[in-house]
Amino acid sequence: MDERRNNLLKEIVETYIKTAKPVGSKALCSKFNCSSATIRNEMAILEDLGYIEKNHISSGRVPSESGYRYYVQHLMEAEKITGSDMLKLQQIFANNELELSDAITKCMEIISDITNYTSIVLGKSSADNMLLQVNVIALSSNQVVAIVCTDKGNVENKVFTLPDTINIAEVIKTSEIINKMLVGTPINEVSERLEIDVKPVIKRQIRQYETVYNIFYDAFNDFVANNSSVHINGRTKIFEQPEYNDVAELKRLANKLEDVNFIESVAQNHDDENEIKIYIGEESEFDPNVTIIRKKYHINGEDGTIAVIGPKRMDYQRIVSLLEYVDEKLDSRKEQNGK
Amino acid sequence: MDERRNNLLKEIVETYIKTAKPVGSKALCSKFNCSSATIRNEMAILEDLGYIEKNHISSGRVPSESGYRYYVQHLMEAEKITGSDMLKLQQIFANNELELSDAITKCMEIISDITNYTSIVLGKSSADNMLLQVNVIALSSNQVVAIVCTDKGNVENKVFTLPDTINIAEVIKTSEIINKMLVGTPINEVSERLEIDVKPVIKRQIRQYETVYNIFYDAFNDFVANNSSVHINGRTKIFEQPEYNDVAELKRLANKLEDVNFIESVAQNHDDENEIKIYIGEESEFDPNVTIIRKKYHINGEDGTIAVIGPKRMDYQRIVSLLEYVDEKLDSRKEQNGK
DNA sequence: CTTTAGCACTCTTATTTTTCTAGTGCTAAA
DNA sequence: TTTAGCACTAGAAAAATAAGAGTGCTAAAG
Repeated sequence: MDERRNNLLKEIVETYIKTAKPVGSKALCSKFNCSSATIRNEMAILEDLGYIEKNHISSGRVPSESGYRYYVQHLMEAEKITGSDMLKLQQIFANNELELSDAITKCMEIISDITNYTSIVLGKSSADNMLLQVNVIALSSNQVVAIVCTDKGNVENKVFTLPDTINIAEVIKTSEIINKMLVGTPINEVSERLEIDVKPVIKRQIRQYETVYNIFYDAFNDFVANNSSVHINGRTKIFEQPEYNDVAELKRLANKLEDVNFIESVAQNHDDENEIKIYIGEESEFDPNVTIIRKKYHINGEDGTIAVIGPKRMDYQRIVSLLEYVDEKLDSRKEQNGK
Repeated sequence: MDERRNNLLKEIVETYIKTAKPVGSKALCSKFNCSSATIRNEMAILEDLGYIEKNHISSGRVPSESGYRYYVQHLMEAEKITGSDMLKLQQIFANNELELSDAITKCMEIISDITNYTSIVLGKSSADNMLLQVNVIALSSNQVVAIVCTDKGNVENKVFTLPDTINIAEVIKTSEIINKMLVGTPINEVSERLEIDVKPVIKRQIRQYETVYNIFYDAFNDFVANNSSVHINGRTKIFEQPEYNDVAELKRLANKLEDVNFIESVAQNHDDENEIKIYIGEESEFDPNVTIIRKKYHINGEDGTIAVIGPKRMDYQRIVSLLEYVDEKLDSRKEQNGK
């Protein structure tokens, strides 16, 4: 890959990103001061190398997945974000008034807004949280709300209707026992410990211990099941991209974007990498026709992920620099906050 | 409207609901034992009355909005739900193990599933809730989580990072003051009372009272802003309806279905009616091409709404009977629970 | 007065045909 | 190695054609 060939591929990718139309040889002559025939010769080579493809025998060229791959790894230039993009994000951090977690959410909303892609904030997963406190508050003679709080500040609550045979005082007493015995237990082991350690204890002290036990068992299970914060912004923004001008494609993607669990599992960081990662097409494991760009963030001792889902033909440079900017800002805020 | 004409309209509406294709005169001859010409004569009258319309001069007939209206008010027969639909819903109530609120959610998920419409559960709005308790739990030396709980069991929490100048003890003390002074205050008046009543008090007792005040002010504001439980099930189910075989239409609806606040405001019951209400097309105030059917429910002293969004050509009979069934089941469970 | 057979007419949809164009690959000369 | 030239291709858009479903109207029959 000599320099001209690199430049040619770069030009093809970037033109296609801008126009969404296959790129022909004539359009590139002027940029390279040569004839279309020369470009065609080079293109034929790029095609042999697998970096670009044709839709049909006489069409212009479109980057292939490995073309995009090569582009983001070797050709794309790092760039600071531009004026108007920066301005919008700056405002969020302007007077330090938002909690960091809120600032992140806001940033990703804006990124989705200005780019017409879908953005994701995968908040603090509670997987490695520990139980900090469980509170029971009486609402009425036969209703209580159980509130579970972990050491990282994840909170879930659940309302229970008590049968007549159960006394609220007994429920509260049980919560105190749990607080004494299980504080510091990893949250996903709590159910187990509840059964093994706590159940025998309350059996001796509480009349209808089975029912009371079930309340807390349910509350903790609900916690584990529900406590994941996924924010998906601009789910329909991505539909404005010209590749989705097709009913079947649209429905397919809409369905996938509805499945929060699927999105969560895909966007989740499974490795320890801290840089921005780009998953193109098949690599995304979400859908062969999208690219996912994501970055881990780290606040208040917990990991999270921010990510953008767009077409494979997405503006890689812009997204990368936007995510980098957000990350920088978070870092500088963390330092200000002392910690 | 003599009987035959009524029956004809009923037949047209129901056929169109089933097939999604304009209904022609020939198709109806056999049902009415007469010639297509006779049907055409009657159809012309129904069209004059505004109950059916043609897409173009030589097309079959399609019910108009007032046709559907007339159908649901005068022609639709009340019907119990059928075997397989019933079976699926019955399982939810089978062994009384779910809290009522969870049972409702589950029911609406299933209804969306079996009907291919979108369903909504508008949970307990906290509008008329009163403050029951605010808890502050320390997470670390400079982080707390504030948990707000109302008398109806609505709970929200927010994590705050404290500046070095603030002592957690002061935050907790403030929460105690708030609990003493504001318990029983309607939740949307709490911010105001906090400013007028509480601020002067903590001003005397807390050093950096402004910052501490802001924490609680934010927490309560967040509560009012975030605390509404809207469950939307099968957002993309409705896309399977043949009316959405069109990119523009699909995008339009997808966008509307993303706007949770809009859906909430539309589905909300603004009147005291307790029966099932049907809003056809324009009446829905959501989108001219959908029908919304909704029913108020009432558990644990709070109102909620369940609703189904489908095309105007939706299976009115089936949805009405499904919602009625859910309502019945809820009623019978409430009785069992004593209250 | 109501029903119906018959027929001309209308509009939609699908299919085929035609035309246009952007783009290619290849050859041969510069 | 580059380029001009040319034959060729696939698609997209426009135009033409054909088929079908359905209507309204008229006039006769019940």
